[in-house]
Amino acid sequence: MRIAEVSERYDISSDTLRYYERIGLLPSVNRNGSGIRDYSEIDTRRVKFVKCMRSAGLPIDVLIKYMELVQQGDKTIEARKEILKDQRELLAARIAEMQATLELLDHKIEVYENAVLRAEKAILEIEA
Amino acid sequence: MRIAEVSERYDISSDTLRYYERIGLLPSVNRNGSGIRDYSEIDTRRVKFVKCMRSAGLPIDVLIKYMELVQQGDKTIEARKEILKDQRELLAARIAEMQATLELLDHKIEVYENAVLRAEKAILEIEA
DNA sequence: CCTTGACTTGGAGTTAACTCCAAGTGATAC
DNA sequence: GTATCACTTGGAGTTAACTCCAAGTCAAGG
Repeated sequence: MRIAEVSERYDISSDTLRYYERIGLLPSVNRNGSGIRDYSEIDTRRVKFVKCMRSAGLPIDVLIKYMELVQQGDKTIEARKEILKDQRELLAARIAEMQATLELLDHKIEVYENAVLRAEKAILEIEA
Repeated sequence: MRIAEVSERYDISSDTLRYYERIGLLPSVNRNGSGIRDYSEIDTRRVKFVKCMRSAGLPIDVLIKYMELVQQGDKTIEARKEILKDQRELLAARIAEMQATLELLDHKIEVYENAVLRAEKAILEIEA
């Protein structure tokens, strides 16, 4: 699969895909005879994983480290697990923080709704 | 209250507090005779609000717009409500995305746990 | 054969959000 | 009274993560 199709399928620009490969976040993709990238199914699974992690806010340097360990095979399983556990906890904390902000927003929106309603009621009473 | 105390209380650097004031995210804080900022209780409530919204990832430009509307009084209530509703939806979407990633991480961690357990079991069997 | 269009590279530029710095001021400690 | 310290300003520098660009290659269509 060519870069344009991967880009469209996972909604990541070609520039970003090449950038990820350059910095080692995605391992080198195989090329065809003319040097053009040909993404394998495994490559696309990696793209999907990286996209998912990046969308959740995991930092690139941590993900590079993780992908390096993946390349090194089974002896790095413990280290990889620790990275994922650390990031899992950080992510859970961020979600909790955002959830609290969501509730605050809901509360403020409700206060505004009531303010609008009171204002409308006041206008009706004047008109009546 | 001086900037250092606000900084410590809300865990925002003095530089950031001054930066927020410069770009209009926080309204000008009153100064004492020697030009030093003296944060009022209202000021600190605003700091707390901005800190909360920023931590949840709301962009600065949107928050500046919101704070400008707050300064303009009651006639902007409807507009402010719309901003908060928009941001609420964006935030809810991001939380959902992150929640899905959290679950994926949990799944991967579990897979790694099992891999480690299998490896340990294999070693025990060799030793036995 | 020539044009078109997707691809390639290395490197430069951009964006958001800070973060730091130099030079200066005023109040307090010794 | 002078050293120290937190504060002030305007502006420059940094960081993370892209994003864009110029110049070139290659395959397919007319």
